[in-house]
Order: sequence, then structure tokens, then C-alpha cells
Amino acid sequence: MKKTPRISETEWEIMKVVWAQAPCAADQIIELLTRADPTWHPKTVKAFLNRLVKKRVLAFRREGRAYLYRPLVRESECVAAASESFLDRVFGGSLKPMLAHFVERRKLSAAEVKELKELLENREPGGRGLSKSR
Amino acid sequence: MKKTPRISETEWEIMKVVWAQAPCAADQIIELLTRADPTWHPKTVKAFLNRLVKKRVLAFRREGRAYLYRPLVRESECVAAASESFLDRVFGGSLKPMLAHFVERRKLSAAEVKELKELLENREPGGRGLSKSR
DNA sequence: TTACATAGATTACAGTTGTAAGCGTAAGGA
DNA sequence: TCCTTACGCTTACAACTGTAATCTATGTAA
Repeated sequence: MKKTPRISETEWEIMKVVWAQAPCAADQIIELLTRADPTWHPKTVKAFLNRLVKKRVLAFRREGRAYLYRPLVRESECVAAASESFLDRVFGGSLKPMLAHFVERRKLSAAEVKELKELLENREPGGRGLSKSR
Repeated sequence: MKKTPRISETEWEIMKVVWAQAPCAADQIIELLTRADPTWHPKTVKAFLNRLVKKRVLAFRREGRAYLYRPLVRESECVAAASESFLDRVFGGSLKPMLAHFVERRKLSAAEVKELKELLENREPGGRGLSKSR
């Protein structure tokens, strides 16, 4: 199993756009990022794109004058890696305290609670018991 | 509202010990860390303690030859900050996809699911819920 | 009292991250 | 064809991280 290269906070912002936009040019990325947060500087985005390519997280193909960027790592993998790291670091790897925190912290509406419960409901039941997770 | 100073991955390891051990000497911290992971080097721990003091995350008081360290920021604050940052960054701030991820990913046992459901159950209903218990 | 063992402080140093200016080249307009 | 853009590439640089050796002050044993 390959380990996802570490993706920093800011890099993550970029990656979210690339993951969402399939193959996309730097311009589009800059456009979208800037729209969400005007403090992005185009040069900065370019530099990050470069780093991400160097890190082998992104690839590109030349399309005339512009480059089209494309992810080399799947979002799900990165999400999984980041989630595990977070859970371990902050909650000692234990799901329940984490959920407790969020539930407490975010004052969920009844509807939200219902949704979450359904979510728990609808996972494959019966569990092949022993969760070999970790 | 004061913002918690950023606590890095490794610093977090140190802080977990300090939070758990109330006022404690460097030796104890090193001892505990090393027990969990023998690759810790005492000098490294010292250096980190120093940085954390400089960052105003830890304070110490001299107790004879040794220093007793004590946190200046509450764990709950840091947990909240880290959690929010994580949720925003990875799941766009939305709780449901996050729970979905963990549920899916960790193949919970039936017992675990029950626990989590109870957790959702036991917050005071009607929205502004949450028992201050814990 | 004197030298040694220690604890913390200081210094070191390379790698990462955040931010962005400057450079070289290729493409399109004059 | 020649110049001006526009694009990505290279370089810069300071702050932060991870990691640890060295320096310094001091309590302690001889």
C-alpha cells in the first residue's frame, strides 16, 4: 500500500479544487480559489501547483498554451489518511469521544441527529463482528 | 476570543502528556513518551518543551533542580480548534460525510454502533441539546 | 571547596510551508 | 518578422518543524 504524500493545509485547498474539477487549467483553479477567498495570489497558486507536481500529487498535460492539471492521488485516500491522523492525534484513535465532541460542540438539530442515526443504521448490519480496524 | 496558538503534530504528543499529568517534570514527560515510543530522544523532548514555553502554550515553575510544566491552554480548546480545522478542511465543515467516512472506514461492530447511537440519543433533544456531562 | 553530574538554555541544521517576485519561452498581434 | 504578453518554471526567503548536539549554571558528592 502506497502512502499518500503529506498534503499541507494550504495544499489541501488547491487539491479540493482539482479533485472537484477533473482536469483543469491553472486559471480555473485560480479563479475558483479567488472567488472563495480573494486573498489568494495567482503566483502563489502557481507555486503550489508546481510543488504538488513535484510531490507527485498532481500531474499535468500541456494543452496548447495552458496546462491541465489532474490529481495523481485519490481524494478518498487522502481523506482516509488525514482522518486517521486526526483521530489518532486528537482523540487517541477512538471514535466515540470524537463523535461526542462534535455532537456536543455543534448543537445538532433534531433533524441532523436523525440523519446521523440513520447513517449508523444503514451500514451493513450484523458486522463481521471483530472489527479488525487497526 | 483568544485563538489557540498552532500546535504541531509532534508538539501535540507532548501536550497530551502534560494535559494528562497536571504539573509534571521533564523527566516524567520523557519517561512517558519513551515508554509509548522508544524513538523519542530526551534532548528532543527538552527542545520541544522549550518551544512550547516560548509559544506560551506551557508554563513552568522551578521546583528545586527540576522544572514542573503546566499547560497554559486548555486541552478542550485545542481539541475544538483542531477538530474544526480538520472538519472544514477535509469534509467541507459538514458532519455527516465525516461520520459516514468513519463508519464506513472502520467497519464498526454492532456494539460500537449501539454506543454511538446512544450517544446521539442522550443529548438533550429539541435542538440546543447537550448535557454538560463528560 | 572543588570537580562532577545534571537540568535546562542555546545553537544548529535540514526539510517543509506559506508567499510571492523574477525569468525564460512560446504564442499571438502589429 | 519582431515585440508584447501570458504562462509555467525557478528562485527567494522567512517562519515553522523535527531532531539533536553543545553550552552553562548549579546542586552534590568527595
